[in-house]
Amino acid sequence: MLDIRFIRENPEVIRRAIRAKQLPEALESLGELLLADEERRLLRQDLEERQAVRNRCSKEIGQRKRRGEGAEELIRTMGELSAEVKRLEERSRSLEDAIREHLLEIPNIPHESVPFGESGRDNVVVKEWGQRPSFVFDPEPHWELAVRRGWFDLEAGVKIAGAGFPIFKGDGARLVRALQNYFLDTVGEWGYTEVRPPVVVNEASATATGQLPDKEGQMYRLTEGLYLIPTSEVPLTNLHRDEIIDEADLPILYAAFTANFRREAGSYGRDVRGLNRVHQFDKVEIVQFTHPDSSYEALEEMTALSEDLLKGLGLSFRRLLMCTGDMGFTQAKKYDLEVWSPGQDRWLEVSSISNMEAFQATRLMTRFRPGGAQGKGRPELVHTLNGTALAFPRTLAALLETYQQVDGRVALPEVLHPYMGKAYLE
RNA sequence: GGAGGGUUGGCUGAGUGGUUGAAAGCGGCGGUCUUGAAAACCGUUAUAGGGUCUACACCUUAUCGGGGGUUCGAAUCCCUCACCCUCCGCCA
Repeated sequence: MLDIRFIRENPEVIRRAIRAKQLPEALESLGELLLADEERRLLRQDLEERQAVRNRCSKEIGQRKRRGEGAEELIRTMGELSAEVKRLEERSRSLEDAIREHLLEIPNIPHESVPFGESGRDNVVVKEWGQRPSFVFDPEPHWELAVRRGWFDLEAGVKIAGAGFPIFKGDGARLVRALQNYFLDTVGEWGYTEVRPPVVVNEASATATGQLPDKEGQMYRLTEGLYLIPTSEVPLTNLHRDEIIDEADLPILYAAFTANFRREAGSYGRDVRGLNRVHQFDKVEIVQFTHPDSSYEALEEMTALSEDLLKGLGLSFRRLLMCTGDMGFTQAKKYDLEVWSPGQDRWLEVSSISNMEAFQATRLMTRFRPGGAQGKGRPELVHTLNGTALAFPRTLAALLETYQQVDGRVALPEVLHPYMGKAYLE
């Protein structure tokens, strides 16, 4: 959500952002928003004048009564005024509802460094790291080599829950645990506080981070009105909802390992083969609350952290700068990291790191007080960022495919040896 | 799941339907005193919106868990939701 005052004063900036993000429906929302806002501002002035009169007269009535004087005729005129006040209040309330609703439909503004583009084809490859592995044999895709060895079982998952709920077993399950420890230990060294949040959230939390109303169809909804989290960004970012943070405590860094749930309705084909796209998956997520002046440095640092994890695993990857049309609704700037999958001969997205600037903080009401510990200044909104340290299933897929050997074994990168207690999966 | 009790400013905690945005204490800030500090004393100390003004500042509205209602007037009465506490039941 953007600040209504900014929108009011810069409607052209918003129109440009809406076009850049390929969201033409939002233009209509903007028009209605500006109309409702204007009407409300005029109405408030009228309303507040009447409220002032009412307050003054009510006090007068109180004083007269205390003196034992009558006030019948004043009470009678006040009845009419009060009815009018009530009518204006109702109108004001319905305008505020409309404003809030339309405000949620206005996307974030892309940062000036983001390239204009219509779709994923316009994303820019910023860097590529590592040698793609070469093989003396035909590398297998992960769903063949791992299923054969029982490291994961897709059919049992279908029986128990449905398609898209993979089951990891034996060394497959141990590998998940090893990755979890490797990721969490590493982000801990980078200064992130480890958090174990709930995997369900309420409507207010999902709205504050922008999952609602934009991505309602992506989430599983439980009875009781709770949602299964599509990412632990939601609970982590909501940790400081409705709070004023000491400036000295910024930046705040959180990391969490959780399961994540996505309905992924409408997906098909090679995208959903094996572990490529599933309904439940693990990942380690990192989140930062920063001072507005340093959020873009934080974006680079977070991206460097995710890349560091991939470098540690020795996987070939590339970094994409997402264009305006391929970015999400809430983001000002976003990088994706894609890892090379030799068994499928394609890139797989394993990480996505974004700066929301104040877009989430506006809904969250997460602010800091500038001017040091005693803090005299008015509270200002923080910037929020989040990123996938790494998503497990695709990382695992690329790992198995990259390190498969001619003898059928799978080598393990050195960083995992202490966690697995061995150098090869047999 | 059942019964009862709560939610007031940064914190603790008063509050009779009528100058209550809200007592008092603590804390914070400024000052007096002191070589300095403590203590004592004096003063000051919520947030958001709108308006006037070069500015200092002033005016005004809203806010006592959230929302709605009753009333000329609500922290106070009613309804509803959320959360917290106590007891009972159930439970890894």
